[in-house]
Amino acid sequence: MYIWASQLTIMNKNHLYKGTLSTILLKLLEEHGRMYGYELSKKAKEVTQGDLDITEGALYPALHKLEAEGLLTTEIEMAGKRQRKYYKLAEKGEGEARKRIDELAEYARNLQQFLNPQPGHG
Amino acid sequence: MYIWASQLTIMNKNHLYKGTLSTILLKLLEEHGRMYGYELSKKAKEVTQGDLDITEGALYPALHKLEAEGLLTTEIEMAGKRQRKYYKLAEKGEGEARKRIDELAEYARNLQQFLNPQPGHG
DNA sequence: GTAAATGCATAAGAAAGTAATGTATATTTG
DNA sequence: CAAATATACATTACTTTCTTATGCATTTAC
Repeated sequence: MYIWASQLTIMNKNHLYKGTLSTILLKLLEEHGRMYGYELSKKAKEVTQGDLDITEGALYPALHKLEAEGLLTTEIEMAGKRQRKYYKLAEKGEGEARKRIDELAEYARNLQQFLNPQPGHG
Repeated sequence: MYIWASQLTIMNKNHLYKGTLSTILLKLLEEHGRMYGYELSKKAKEVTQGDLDITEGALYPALHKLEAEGLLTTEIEMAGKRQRKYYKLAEKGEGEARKRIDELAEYARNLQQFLNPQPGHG
């Protein structure tokens, strides 16, 4: 028995991104430079056409961990009375960040090849 | 501080496949028909060039869950004195299986596009 | 003025992995 | 032929990483 109707409006495909979330954040920061948490979650949703709706309980711990690992640095700024915590790639962690992004990119290629074989080349 | 040397021979990229494992099993069964657990793990390793090394603690619970969900049916056969538990896609679950595979395929395409933008089209 | 959006964060619990252990048969290798 | 490795199933304790819920505060839209 399935209960779908009440959830239709908030369906996403978060379960597919398990394990790849922090690397997606690294890629977004590499592309856009300096970004704050809320901005990252909105951008992630935008570039995945709504498929990836990062919850706060996933977003902030992931960012904190990347910072603790030395891959990100932070600066807090005030927008009016509201604080924003900006993240950017740490210079000392750029090698590791690039490595993780490359690894995920290769994974994406392999997975696509496995699941979407090109007609006439199989 | 990193400890890599002693682990080099067994490195894999399992962490990337989190959340996609059971759908990869469905795709393998769709492609190859009837397979048993151990065979599935070897085939998965083969098609991913060693990147995906499914542990038994992941493999068997995943298969049991797919069976409980009605997506797979099983038949036990003896190979000599050793038993093999063969899995195949259940007829009643083919729609759901196809849906999950399609969803993962779309995810793979999106992720690849995000991470590997084509030069001259960005 | 009230709801929704913006902005940070943490805590309890669930899901899905890893590593280790257990049991047994078959094959390869020195 | 003895021992190591491979085949074949499974479970358990633990870890990581997510979801859901909660909390606090400011700003914008209706």
